[in-house]
Amino acid sequence: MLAAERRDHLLDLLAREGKIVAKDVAAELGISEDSVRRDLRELAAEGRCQRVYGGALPVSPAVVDYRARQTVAPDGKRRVAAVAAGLVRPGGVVILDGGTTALAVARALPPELACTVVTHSPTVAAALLDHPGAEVFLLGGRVFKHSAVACGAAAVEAAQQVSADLFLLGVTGVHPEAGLTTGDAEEAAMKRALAARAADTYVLASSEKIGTASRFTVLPWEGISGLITDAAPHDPVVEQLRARGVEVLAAD
Amino acid sequence: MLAAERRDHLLDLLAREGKIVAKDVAAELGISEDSVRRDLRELAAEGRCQRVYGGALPVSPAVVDYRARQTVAPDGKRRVAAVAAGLVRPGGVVILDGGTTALAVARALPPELACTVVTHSPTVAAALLDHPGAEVFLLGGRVFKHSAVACGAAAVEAAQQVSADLFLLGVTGVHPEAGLTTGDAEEAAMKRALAARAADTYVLASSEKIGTASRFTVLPWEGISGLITDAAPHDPVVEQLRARGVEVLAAD
DNA sequence: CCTGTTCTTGCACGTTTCTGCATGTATCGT
DNA sequence: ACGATACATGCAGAAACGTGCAAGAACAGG
Repeated sequence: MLAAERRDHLLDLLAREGKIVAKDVAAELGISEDSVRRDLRELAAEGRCQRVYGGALPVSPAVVDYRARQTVAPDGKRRVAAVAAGLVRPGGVVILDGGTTALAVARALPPELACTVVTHSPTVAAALLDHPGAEVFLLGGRVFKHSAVACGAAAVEAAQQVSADLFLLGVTGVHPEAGLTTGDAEEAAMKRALAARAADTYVLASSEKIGTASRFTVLPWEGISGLITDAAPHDPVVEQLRARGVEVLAAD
Repeated sequence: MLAAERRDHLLDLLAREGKIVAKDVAAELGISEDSVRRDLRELAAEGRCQRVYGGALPVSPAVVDYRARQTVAPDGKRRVAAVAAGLVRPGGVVILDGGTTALAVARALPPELACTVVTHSPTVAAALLDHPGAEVFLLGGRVFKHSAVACGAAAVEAAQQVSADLFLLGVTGVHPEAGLTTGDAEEAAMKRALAARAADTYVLASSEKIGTASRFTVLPWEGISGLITDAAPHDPVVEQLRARGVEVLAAD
């Protein structure tokens, strides 16, 4: 990870969570606390954050922008996205889920790759507009705002009309017992419908999803072909998944 | 590999992965790090990337935001959009076409207005994601990139399933004899299908469209309820339209 | 075809920057 | 007040950087 990139990451973190704990960030990024402190010191000198004991706070106290516009996805998601994009064969048909990781996949698709992308996410579709090679097929339906995808009966029905080689599935939780989960029932149903239309389903599981679970189950482990993650290869949760017969593709 | 080709590759990499690590690229392309650094230095000098220790990052978010602000519609379109947004009644159902003017309408909708927006444009749908009141229904289908809307048989079929109070139609040409025209046959057909599903159809006709014509006719004058334009009220073309019985809503 | 010029590329060298560790100091919670 | 934690500073090794230089390719003109 580049030093300047790390600095951006810190600011982003500050905007999204309203605070930075030096120790936590150091552990998360796998660097020494000294480096984090040095970065924070610099940012504070530039007036971009307020240095406090143990970490840093935003310079303007109350303003926490939860919907901080992440123009570029964090490093882990990008690595997962790059591996996922590599699964798309020239001339192939891929169903792309919604969510930030799926958006990163759309951006990671090589520009010259000629393929068909089916998606129920207007955001993903919009991101692919300037992709010269990709043919985009949009699945319509009622748009659920919190996840920015088309769901509901109409969307499921539209999904029945397509067949694909590959489905790149985004979830909010990946847990050995709870399985693949997401926060909305309609969304889960939509994901199931999409998985049923693809020969292979791979899960986009950036490390922050690993070991967590949400309210609604999407698919059982048998329903997927594999999982792409940037978590450590010998992460206990990942080991458990592998023991359950899940093919794990490492993204590093 | 040609030098210019390499430069493109770097920009492409930057767009896809959000960062460039000089060392990695040098290894990947089988050239020295010096050459990569030289390229990056040039690109940075042209303002196409931001040079940092170890590689490069995309131009700073501030610049990106600036560009986004530049994409804000010109004044004329905004005035047309404001009038169009005023036609949407609380609780009403409006079909929003694609294109920049329609996008301006989406942005001009009062945040608290509760209404249903039906659209075949992923861009418009994405713009409405942070609109608290609007219920968004997306029409799916093959996405035509040059106009960024879903078209084709599937989209027309999806359109048959909805009914609306109002259709805000975007066109590329408004001409007394040629009528309402656009540059693509599929697109024209889609617009006709949408018009057939709405009680009223109003044309978004910012002044630069007035008096011009494109290849394919969308609708005859009898097919629309009115036209919204920021052109001078006594513009000869506007007068001609009024003489043909078209209701003209002035935007100023 | 030959020659001089220009551009590109890789290498060598000295310089700058980054990073982690060690040391001593400051701050916090109890 | 005391232990624990966080901090600043200095230092050293590693990595990245810029510059100058020379070899080679591409090119234009004779």
